[in-house]
Amino acid sequence: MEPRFEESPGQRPVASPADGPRRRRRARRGSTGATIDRVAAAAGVSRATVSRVMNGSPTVAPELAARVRAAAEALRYRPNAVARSLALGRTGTVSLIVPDLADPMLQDVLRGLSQAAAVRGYRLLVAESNEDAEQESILAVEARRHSDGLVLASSRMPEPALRALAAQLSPLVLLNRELPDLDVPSLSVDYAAGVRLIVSHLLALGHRHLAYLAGPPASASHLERVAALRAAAGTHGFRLTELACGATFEDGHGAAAAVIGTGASAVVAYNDMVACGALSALLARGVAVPGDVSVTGFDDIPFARYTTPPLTTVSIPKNELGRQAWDRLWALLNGEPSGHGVPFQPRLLVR
Amino acid sequence: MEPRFEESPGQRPVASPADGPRRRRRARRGSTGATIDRVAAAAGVSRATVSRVMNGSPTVAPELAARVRAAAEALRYRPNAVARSLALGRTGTVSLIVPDLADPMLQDVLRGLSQAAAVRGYRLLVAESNEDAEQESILAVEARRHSDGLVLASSRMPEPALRALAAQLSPLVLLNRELPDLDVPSLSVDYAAGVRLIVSHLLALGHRHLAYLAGPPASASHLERVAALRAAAGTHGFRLTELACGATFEDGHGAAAAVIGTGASAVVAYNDMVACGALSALLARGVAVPGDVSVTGFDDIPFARYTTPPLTTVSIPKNELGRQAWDRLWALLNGEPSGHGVPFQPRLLVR
DNA sequence: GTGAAAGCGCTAACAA
DNA sequence: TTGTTAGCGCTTTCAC
Repeated sequence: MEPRFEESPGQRPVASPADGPRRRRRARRGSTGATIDRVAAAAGVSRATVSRVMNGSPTVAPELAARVRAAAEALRYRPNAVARSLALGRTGTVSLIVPDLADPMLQDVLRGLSQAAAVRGYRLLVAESNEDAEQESILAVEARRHSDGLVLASSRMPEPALRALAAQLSPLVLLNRELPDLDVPSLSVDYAAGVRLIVSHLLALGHRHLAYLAGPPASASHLERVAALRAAAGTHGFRLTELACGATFEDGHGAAAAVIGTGASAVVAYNDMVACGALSALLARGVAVPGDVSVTGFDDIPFARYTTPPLTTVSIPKNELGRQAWDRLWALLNGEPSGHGVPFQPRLLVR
Repeated sequence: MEPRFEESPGQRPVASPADGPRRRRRARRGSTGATIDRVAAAAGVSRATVSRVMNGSPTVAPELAARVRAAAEALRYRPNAVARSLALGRTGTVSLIVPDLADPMLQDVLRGLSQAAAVRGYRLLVAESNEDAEQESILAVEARRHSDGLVLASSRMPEPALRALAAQLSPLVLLNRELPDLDVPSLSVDYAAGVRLIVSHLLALGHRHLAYLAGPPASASHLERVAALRAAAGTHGFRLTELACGATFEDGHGAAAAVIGTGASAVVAYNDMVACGALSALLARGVAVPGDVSVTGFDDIPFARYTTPPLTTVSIPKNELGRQAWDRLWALLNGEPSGHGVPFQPRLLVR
C-alpha cells in the first residue's frame, strides 16, 4: 500500500514508482528466470534480436548473433515455453484421451501417435477417462484448452454429447468411433470384417456353437462386433451364446466357468486380454485348448503370440492408427482438409 | 521509456493508428476466441471482475457475478489456458519421461502418476526416449520447459549427464534410478532383495544352475539384478550362466535355444516379458516347464498371472511408485522438502 | 466491491 | 540488419 523505498542509486538507475510492484512480481517466480530481456541487456542488443537469434533467423549479423549466443549461454537462458506459446498462438502440444491407459491395445496407438508427433516437434498430453463418459467430456475440454488439438480414442461419450462437443474440441480426430455427417476425421477399423474372418475360420474348423465373451456395453467396438456376430449367426446358421464379460484378463478368467456351461466348442472373445484370461482359466480347469474348445481373440496385442497355445486373433494396425491420427491432426492444424478415410481392414492371424 | 499515448476517452471510440496491426493480429488466431475482454464488455464490467468470477473469488457482488456468468455462457467463453499459465507462472502440467511406452511395467507407473496428478487438477505430458540416452536429455529439458515438474523413469542417462541436468530439470523426481548425495528425490525398488527372494526360492527347489537372461546393458535395474545374482552365486555356491538377452517378449523368445544349451535347470529372466517369451519358446520346443526347467520373471506385469503355467515372479508396486512419484513432485512444487525414501521392498509371488 | 493498469516473457510488424 | 512497440489473454496489485 505504501510506496516502496527508493532504490539506492547506482547500477539500476533511478527506480520509477512502478518499480515496487515489479519487484514483487519477480519474486513470485523462482530465481530460475533468465529472461529474454536479461539476455538482451547482457548482449547489448534489443529483445527482438535475441528472439531472432534464438529462433535461427538468418537476418542477424554474425557478430551480433555470436554475442547473443554467448550471453544466452552465460546466463543459461532457456526461452519460456509458455510465453512463447502465448505469443505464437500455439502450444506445440496435442492431447490424447483414452478410456484406459492400461489397455495394451491403446498403448500401441499412444506410441504411434507420440512418435509421429515428435517428428514434428509436438508433445503429447495424455489423459485417462477411466471408461467414464462424463469424466471424458470434462477431460476432453480441459485437455483441448491446453493443447492445439485432440485425439479421442474409443470414446465412451454418448453420441449427442460428442456431437455437441465436437466444435469446441476441434481440431479433433476420432479413433474407433464414427461421427457421420459431421466433419470430424475418424479412423476406424472394420470390426465387422474382423468378426467375419474369425467366424469363417471357426466354421471351417467345424464349430457350430460359439460363445461370445462380450466387451463393455458402452464400447462402440463391442457393439460392432456383437452385431456382426449376430448377423453371421443368422446367415450361417450357427448357434451363438452371448456372455457378459468385460475387457480385462480378470473378466476373461472369470468367464471360463460360464463358457463351459454353455457347451460351446469355440470362444470368440471381445479382445485378446479376455481371450488370454479365458484361455488360462480353461486350461486350469483341464479343458484342452484347442482340443476341447477353441479360443480366439481380437486386436493382436504383443502378448497374444506368446500364450500357449498361441492365440488365433485378428490383427489391427494399432501403431498405424496412431500415426494416421497424427497425420490427420497435422493436416487440420495446417488448415488442410483431412478426408474421411476408409476403415482399416483387419487381418486374421491363425496360430 | 516514452510515456504512452493517452487513451482516447469514451468507449472504444476512434480507431487509433495502432488499430491496424491489432486487427491483423486478431486474424491470426481462430475465430474461436471469446476473450476475457469480450466477456467484460458484454457484462459491462472490468476484466478484473470477470477474472474474479471465473476463479470463484467470493468478493464479487452476487448480482455482478450472475451477469458475468451469463455473459460468459452466452459467448461460450473458455479462459485461455496458456495466458493463464503465463500470468500465474505455472502450467498445471507435469512431465513423465520413459524409455519405452510399450513397457507394461512402466505403463502402470504412468497410470498411477496420471491418476494421482489428476486429483490435484494436474495434467500429464509423456515422452518416450526410445532407450536413447542422448535423446532423453533433450526430451527432458524440452518437457520440463513446458511443465512445472518432471518425473524421469528408468533413466538411461549416464550419471554425469544426469547430474549436470538435475538442476535444470528441478523439480525432478527419479524413478528406478539413484542420484546419491544430490538432493533429488528418487523412488527405488530394492531389486537386490528381489533377486535374493528368487534365488532362495529356486535353491529351495533344488536348482543348482541358473541361467540369467540379461536386460538392456544400460538399464540400471539390470545392473542391480546381475550384481545381486553374482553375489548370491558366490555366497550360495550355485552355478550362474549369464545370457545376453533384452527386455522384450521377442528377446526372451529368442533366448530359449541358448537357455537349453546351458543345461541350466532354472531361468531367471530380467523381467516378465522376457520370461514369457522364453516360457513360450521352451514349451514350443517340448521342454516341460516347470518339469524340466523352471522359469521366473520380475515385475509382476498383469499378464504374468495368466500364462500357463502361471509365472513365478517378484512383484513390485508399480502403481504405488507412480502415486509416490506424484506425492514427491507435489511436495517439491509446494516448496516442501521431500525426504529421500526407503526403497520399496518387492514381494515374491510363487505360482 | 470494483476498476485501472502493470505485469507474465515472448513474437512480429513496422520503422529506421 | 536492428530496434521500437504493440500485442498474445490473463492475474493481481493498488487505489477508489
